[in-house]
Formats: sequence, C-alpha cells, structure tokens
Amino acid sequence: MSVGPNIAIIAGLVGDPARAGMLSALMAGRALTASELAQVAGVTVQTASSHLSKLSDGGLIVARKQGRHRYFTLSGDDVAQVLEGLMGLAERTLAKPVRTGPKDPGLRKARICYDHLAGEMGVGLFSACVERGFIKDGAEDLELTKKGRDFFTDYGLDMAALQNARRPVCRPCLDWSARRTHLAGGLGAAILTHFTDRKWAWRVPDTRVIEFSPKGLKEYRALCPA
Amino acid sequence: MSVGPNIAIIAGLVGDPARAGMLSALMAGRALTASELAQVAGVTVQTASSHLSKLSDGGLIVARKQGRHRYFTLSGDDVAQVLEGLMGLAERTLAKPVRTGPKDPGLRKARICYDHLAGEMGVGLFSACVERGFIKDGAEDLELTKKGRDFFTDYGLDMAALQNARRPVCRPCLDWSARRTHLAGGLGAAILTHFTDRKWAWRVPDTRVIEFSPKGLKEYRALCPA
DNA sequence: GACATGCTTCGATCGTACTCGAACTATTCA
DNA sequence: TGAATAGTTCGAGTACGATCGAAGCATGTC
Repeated sequence: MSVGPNIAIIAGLVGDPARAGMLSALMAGRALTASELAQVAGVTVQTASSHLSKLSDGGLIVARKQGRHRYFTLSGDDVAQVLEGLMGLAERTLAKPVRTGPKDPGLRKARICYDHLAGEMGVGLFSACVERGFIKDGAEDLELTKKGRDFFTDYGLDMAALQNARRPVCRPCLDWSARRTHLAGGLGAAILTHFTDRKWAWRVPDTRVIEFSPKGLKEYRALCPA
Repeated sequence: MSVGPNIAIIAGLVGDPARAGMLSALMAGRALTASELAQVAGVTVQTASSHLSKLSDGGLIVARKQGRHRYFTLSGDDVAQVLEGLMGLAERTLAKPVRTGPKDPGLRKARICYDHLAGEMGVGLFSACVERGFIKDGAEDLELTKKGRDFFTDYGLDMAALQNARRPVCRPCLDWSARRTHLAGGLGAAILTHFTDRKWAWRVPDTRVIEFSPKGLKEYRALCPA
C-alpha cells in the first residue's frame, strides 16, 4: 500500500494553522501576494515566505511573479475541492466550536468557492442547470448538452473559449454547507463572472461571502426558477 | 472567516504518517482492531492507542467495543471521500515518488473504497448505471430511477432496506486514479457485497485490490456492457 | 483464583518544524 | 544614484508532539 505517507505529506501541508489560513484565503479564487497572505495567516512575512515555499513545493499553490510582487493561487480546483471536503468534515466532526459569527448565514447562502458560486445559491444553480436540461450526468462526470451550449451562448458567455480551454467546462463540487453538489469548472466560473462583471453581485471584502443586488437576485431567479 | 484553524485540525490529524497509514487501511472498509492498526502503521500499540484517541476525538473514526477488542472504522463515507481526494492530490502533485510497485495496476483497475468498488471498474459501473437509466443526476445529487429500482430488485438486492436506511442510496465519489466519478452510497456497497457474497470477487489480503473470478468478470460485463 | 491478552495511561526522551530578528537580493520610484 | 518596498535566506530559540518503556485496567481463558 504505502499510499499513507503520500497523503500525510499533503495533509501535513494543510495541517498547519498558518498554511490552512492561507489556503482558505486562496479559496476565494483571487490571486494574493505573499504579504497579503502573511497578514491573513497572522504571521510575519519571513514565516509566510517559508510556508509559501512549502505549499508551492507540495504543488498545492502556484506562484506568478509580477514586478516586485509574487501572486499566489491554488494550483487547481481539485485542491479547492479537497479543502471544501475538509471544511465539511470540520463542520460535522468538530460541531460545536464553529457555529460562529453573523457572517455564517451569509456564507451558507452564497459564497465564492475558488472561482465559482457555492452555498445554497450555488447548489440551486446546479439543480436548475440539470432540470432545465443544460447539463447532463453522462459517463464523463458532467456533460454540457447542446441545449445548454445554445442557452449560455445566447446568455452572453463565450462558450467556444470555454470548450477550447484545458479546464473541464462542467465539474461537480461538493458543497460543505449544503452537502450537495454545486457547479464548478469553466462554466461555473463564467457564470459568476457574468454576474460580478455586471455588478449584479460582489464579494464582501475580506470574506468569501457573495452579495446580490436586487437586480442580481432577479437575474438569478430568472436563471434558477426553482 | 477563521475557518482556517478548523480545517487545520482535521488536516493535522491526517498529516501524521502513522495516522495516515491507519486511515488508509480503514479505507478498505473493514473494521480493524487497535493492534492491527498499530501494525499497519508500524508503531507500538501504546503509540497507536494515542493516535486512535486523537482520530476518535476528531471524529474521523469511531470505535466499537467487542469483548476485549476495540474495532475501529471510518466515521462515514465523507471521510473516505476526503481521503480519496488527498490521494488524488498526492498523485498529481508529488508525481514521481509514487508510480510504484506491481500492485499499482491492480489498484487502478479495481479496488475497494470504504465499502464500494472503485478504480476503472468502479467508474465503469457508474457509467453503466447512468447509461442504462438506473441512476439520474437530479437536483439532489444522484437519484435512483424507478427503472433502476426495479432492475436491482430483480437483481436480488434488498432495495427497500436500502431506501429505508439513513444513508443515501446513491452518492458520487471522485476516483483518485481515474479522476472520474464512481458509485458510492448504499447501492454501491450493496452491489459489491452482492459480488463478494457469491465469490465472484474478493479482496487480495492486506491490500485494497479487488480480484474477480472469470464468472465474476462475466457478471460484471453483463452489468456494464460498455 | 491465576495467567494471558488487548488496550490505555503515565513519564521521559528526542526531533522536528514553526517562529521571528537580522541581514541580504530584487524591483520600483524619485 | 539613492531610498523605499517586496520578498527570501539564515540562524537561534522554542514548543509541541511523536515515540516507547513501564505500569495499570479490563476482559477472557484455564
């Protein structure tokens, strides 16, 4: 077997509070600089630098250099997915100590998960896409139907670009708060971008919470009649 | 936010090689005693005892006392799912160091994941169920169709019991080797049990590999014509 | 009752790695 | 060129936890 040690290495990387904080912050999908990450983790930049090297060596994050800044992001949505899973376990098993703050309900309702919508509204979006026949669970995980492609093209998304990208267009992501699937992948990201570009929705600063304008809510309901 | 510390606690539990080994062993779904787990982890029973307390306190495993033995199992398939996810990351990010041993191909082909079939054959089973219309991706994750219920009742499974159980009948589980979904949940477990009860398939001792008899292979093909 | 087995608790040892201050490199701006 | 900002490297201090020997409880067996 000996698969144990390998997962221990990865889990160990996530197992430090400072690094876990950084990864959580990166779940928001935005690229962050080393100093920003140091701040969210509550450590000095020297310490952060060391952690970031480790995360990078471990392949969980990737760095992009831009001028005198280094921007970090998660290395993929598979990382985000595991982090969501860990949050789900923490929620279930640690039970009591969580259950905090006023921000929690907002998080459950709508939040960003790497680069797509999660929480109740994310789950609702996924359900709607399936019910309206835009997405179908084929052999290969999720499949975009012709109907779905046509609909989202009309909707204003650049579907050709999505389908040419290396990233899967549709991908399921298990929601830690709702315990159900929400829509990840290129399409999930594109839909959220569509909303934020039009100021129908935005991120509450320093949180993963997503807020919708009245117009945005209406647009969401048009998309997800359920 | 402060969700960071919580996931760090859980990840930290998995982040120790001895504990990771124990959890991996428990992925096989069988209940194991404290001494057995000590052996697979390569530590003394005292050390193992300490680790098992921590895992238990953290809610990742549950203990059942039976005579002078204590049997441990994972506390649920959500734990198994996160472990699979971590294996996937280890596979992708650590790349080189893995890729070992002769057992690996067997593992990729067919292995047990907690209590259901995983690997290529597990993914194949899931595809077949979807293609044959037994399972449908409804709003609530996966849904057993009437057709599926009828089919598996004829097949000899106690579907009423499955549907009365608290555990979801169908549940997707992301496969670390095939990177696609395989079938978990009560139905996934029941199908595997159906095979092992009839000696159509069995576990290779001390591994997670599942081997099929010629008869078992034939039965599998009948179920998954693809 | 005496003994063996399975497991836990206690205590001491030992490493590992998290941490930060200080010094160093690289980029930008004036 | 010099000053400011972003980030890394180095070294030392520290603490936490993994480990095992020894002793202590249970449970089962003779």
